[in-house]
Amino acid sequence: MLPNPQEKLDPRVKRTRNLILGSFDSLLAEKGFESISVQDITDKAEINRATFYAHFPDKYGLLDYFITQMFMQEVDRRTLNTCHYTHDNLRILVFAVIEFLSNMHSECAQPHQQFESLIEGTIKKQVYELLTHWLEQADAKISTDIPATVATWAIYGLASHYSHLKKRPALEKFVDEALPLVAVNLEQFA
Amino acid sequence: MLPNPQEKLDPRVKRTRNLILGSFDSLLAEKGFESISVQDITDKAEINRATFYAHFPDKYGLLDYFITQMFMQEVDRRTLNTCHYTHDNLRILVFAVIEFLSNMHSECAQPHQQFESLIEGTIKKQVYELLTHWLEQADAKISTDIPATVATWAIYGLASHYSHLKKRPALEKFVDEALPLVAVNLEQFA
DNA sequence: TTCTATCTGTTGGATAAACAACATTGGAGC
DNA sequence: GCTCCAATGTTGTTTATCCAACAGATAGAA
Repeated sequence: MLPNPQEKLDPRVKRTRNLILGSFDSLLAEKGFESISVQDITDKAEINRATFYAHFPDKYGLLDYFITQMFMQEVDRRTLNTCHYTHDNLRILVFAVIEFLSNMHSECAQPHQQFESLIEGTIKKQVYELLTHWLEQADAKISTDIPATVATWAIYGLASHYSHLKKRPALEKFVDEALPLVAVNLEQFA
Repeated sequence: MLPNPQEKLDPRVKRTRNLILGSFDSLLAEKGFESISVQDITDKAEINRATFYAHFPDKYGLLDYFITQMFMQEVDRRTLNTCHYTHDNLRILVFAVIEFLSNMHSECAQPHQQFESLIEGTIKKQVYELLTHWLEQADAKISTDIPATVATWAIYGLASHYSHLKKRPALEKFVDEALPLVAVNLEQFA
């Protein structure tokens, strides 16, 4: 499924991307995404500004890549990328999304509305692809796109809701209560 | 005096050298210098082997550069590079050399005889140049090379002796006892 | 001995990154 | 309105690094 992140890639490219990602990561910890310039990123990364544009169209392209990498890392860590649909895996996925969003909120200096809607699309795309991948392994009769879409939006909605709560309940309890509402549409693939 | 280490240097060169130094440093912590190959260094640094040879003639050249950089860092940290000859500065210099050698012995996995004689030349060259720089500021009548040579060898000898002691006495005490023997030949420059 | 293995130091050609420009945009202050 | 300043994208050229290949050296096993 995953296109083997950076196996036989030119070491110069690996280096440059990692420098950009590291710089971007630490900048996000100190100020809001909107106030970060490409200059800031390349200065801190100690690379030439023109090199940045050889890798990303602009800082929004970088953000997309950054979120994708971070989330894929989470998914890998929980070995969700090489499995199929089960109730447990769905539960783990929900945990992953919630914790990912919560971490973003605690680690980023100024998570404004615009920033959040930018990462929303990126995360949902990843979740949708993962779910579709799972559901297609179980050869049910019906198509997978409708159930995957519903589940994706539901999961992201839960994660967004949870990460914005002033008084967050225990994560376990929250998931136990919410998970059945997500799972009900996917039972046929279990 | 110092040629401004890496100010307006091509960032690629800076990066590569730092990668090599870092790789070499961590390799020295796990095995002896003789058993470290250029392959090992470039593998861990994730650079091409040919690139290594664009920077250093061989691993001995790297060792020389490595020791020079480490020692210069020590000298800078104690701001010895921008001052002149005083009894106190001499004392600080002796401390620096002793601590540097002692650290090398504790951080390197297998500090064999051959390895030590390789770094000896490098360190002594640095000490000699620093002393000469100091002595030439005081315009004494006699030439500086003889006193500087004697002091250099004496200082290094003391450091080597101390770092090999099974039961090392307190550093302060050791220096207090030995320093006068070094300083006696330099009094005229104070 | 011969056959493999690995490391060395070097080369030529391909490619990524650096650099110094440039025109354009957009905001801040007057 | 205007000016100034800083950031954006882009381009052409130069330079550092990559990569695959090479011959020679060394060491160990068959």
